[in-house]
Amino acid sequence: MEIKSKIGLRIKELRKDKGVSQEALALLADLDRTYINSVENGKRNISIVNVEKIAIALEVSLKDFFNQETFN
Amino acid sequence: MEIKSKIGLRIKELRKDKGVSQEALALLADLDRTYINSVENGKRNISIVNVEKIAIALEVSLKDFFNQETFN
DNA sequence: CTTAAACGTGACTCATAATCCGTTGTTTTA
DNA sequence: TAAAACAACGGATTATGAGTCACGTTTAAG
Repeated sequence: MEIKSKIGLRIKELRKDKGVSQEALALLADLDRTYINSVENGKRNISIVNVEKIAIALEVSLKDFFNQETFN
Repeated sequence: MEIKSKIGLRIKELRKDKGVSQEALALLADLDRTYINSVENGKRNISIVNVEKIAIALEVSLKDFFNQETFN
């Protein structure tokens, strides 16, 4: 699977854990609603600054964000 | 420190460990030498696809790449 | 000092990341 | 079954990352 999809699935997973909608996450991360959706669906080559913004919004460190078998 | 600099320092660290020049890394990752340089110096908001390309060239997983105190 | 390899930088074009508007589709729940 | 709420999709526009170049600086070796 390509990295864009892996990132998307990871975000969706952490977002569900936190129990928030895409729109709520977008607000927390100060990003666009439709952008979060397309990232989750593996359609975007997200930059590291936005990965960090989303991780902060999801209350996980980048270390924890990537600490998953998928990223091995 | 901002994430762009953290990424840059991490790449430089791993590159030194591997004992290769910026140019050699650029060839391995199929990227431009000056691009690698500007990433290492924290001047670029690199995308996840290029982080992965560089990690592969450095022979580390993304999990290992981010498995450092800096990213906590 | 001279040479060569490696590193650093500013400026530029082009592709695409990201936003903003709305619409459609799919769950969820009253 | 209707109506909220959420998720997916599309087109148009703006912002910015990718990629490259010419040139300058540093470093190490002879």
